[in-house]
Amino acid sequence: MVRKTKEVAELTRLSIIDAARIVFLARGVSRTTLEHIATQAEVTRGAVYWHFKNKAEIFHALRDQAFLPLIDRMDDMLAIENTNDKTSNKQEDPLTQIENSLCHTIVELNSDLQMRQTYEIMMIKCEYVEDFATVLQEILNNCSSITEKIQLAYERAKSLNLLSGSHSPRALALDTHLFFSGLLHMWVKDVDGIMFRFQAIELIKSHINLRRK
Amino acid sequence: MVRKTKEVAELTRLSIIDAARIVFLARGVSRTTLEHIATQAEVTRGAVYWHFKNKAEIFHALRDQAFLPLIDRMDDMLAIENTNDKTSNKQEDPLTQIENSLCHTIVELNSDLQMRQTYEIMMIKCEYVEDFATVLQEILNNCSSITEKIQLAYERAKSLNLLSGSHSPRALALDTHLFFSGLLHMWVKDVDGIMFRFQAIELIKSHINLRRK
DNA sequence: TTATATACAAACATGAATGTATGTATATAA
DNA sequence: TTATATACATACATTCATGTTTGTATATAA
Repeated sequence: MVRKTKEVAELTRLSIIDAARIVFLARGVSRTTLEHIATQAEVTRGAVYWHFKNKAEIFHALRDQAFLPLIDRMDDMLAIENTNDKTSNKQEDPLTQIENSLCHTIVELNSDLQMRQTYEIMMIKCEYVEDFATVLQEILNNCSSITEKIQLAYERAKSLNLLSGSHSPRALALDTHLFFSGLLHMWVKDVDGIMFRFQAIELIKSHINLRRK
Repeated sequence: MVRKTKEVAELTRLSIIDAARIVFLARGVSRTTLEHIATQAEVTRGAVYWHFKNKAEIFHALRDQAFLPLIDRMDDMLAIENTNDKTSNKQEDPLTQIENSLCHTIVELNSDLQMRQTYEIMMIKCEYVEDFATVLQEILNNCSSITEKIQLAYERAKSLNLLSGSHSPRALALDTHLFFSGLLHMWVKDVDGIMFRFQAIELIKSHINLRRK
């Protein structure tokens, strides 16, 4: 056995996560064994156990890799665009800002196969029990954080008199959040792309247009 | 061993499904063994294998028991209320009809613990691979069927000049469907009920009110 | 230059889980 | 009344997944 240099070892670690994504997607998280992952990564279970304590740890690593960046960026996007920072180069109206942040996520998913696969795993190839249950709570926390950001944007829109009707920013934000949550789920489940994947952007614009004066 | 009469045998069959729901919910579908189910039902695996081919068959039975009636009733509700049948005792406006059919589902979920649990299993305690993958497609089919019914209602609303703005019934229906899909997911995941469960009805009304003239 | 920690592979031990085969008491049909 | 199918329980065989232990070659630090 050839001992690897640190950099090479890190590469095997990443390739194990990569392999996990592929097998999780094909077989579901519960049904994939560490042997499956090892084989896919072209190592032995020894390597897997060296880098990770167990399957749950690989799962969390996979999630952190693809899930968090997207949420963070969405979060940032809404946060930045809600400031009154005049140095920000794009000062679009708040409704367009919400629209862009949602569209941005869809575009990312469209362009990034791995992220798409990870989403699919998290949504329909994983059972949220025991070691995995905590992830759910984290997701919920992210959701309410994002909803609050959206609400702030709607409040700005309201004060700018951009909204049709007299709906509360809170209700609008919850509605948008639920819409987007549903969209992501359908986007993922609709693998053929027939029903939602190809018109997601349209749906977002139409959703926002409902609120415009 | 005492051989049971047909009626008693049917009761054990039902108690096995019941037991499956409880263990599926607690341990996730993949992690529950037929032994778990048998123990919970106070029978042996022999009884389980007598009534069901394998775990997937129990899963499907569970789904059929709680999932289909709800979808069917929702489907019926929208279908009936879209007819111009003057004998129908309640002839509310189409928007209220959509609202009611959504609210109805929520009310059902609130009052029926078992259905709620089954939904939770289907949404976050099950991996849609192999034997279970077909269920996803069925769900998608139901979804597009319901979306079409909603679209018909929106078309009626449009012709009755009840809609604010000039949005297409198709877009409105998709938006409503995604909203409701997201709501159901959040409703299930939000076990504490803090974020969504207690205000689901409000959210539905607010969603529909967005469309009213 | 040597000792040690690293990055694995390979072997081992254990515990499940599954499916099937067999046994059996009894409801039921003939 | 008897034969048979039913509704299970029990026992068995096999496969599989996990975690741990041991071995080992080598990067790296001292």
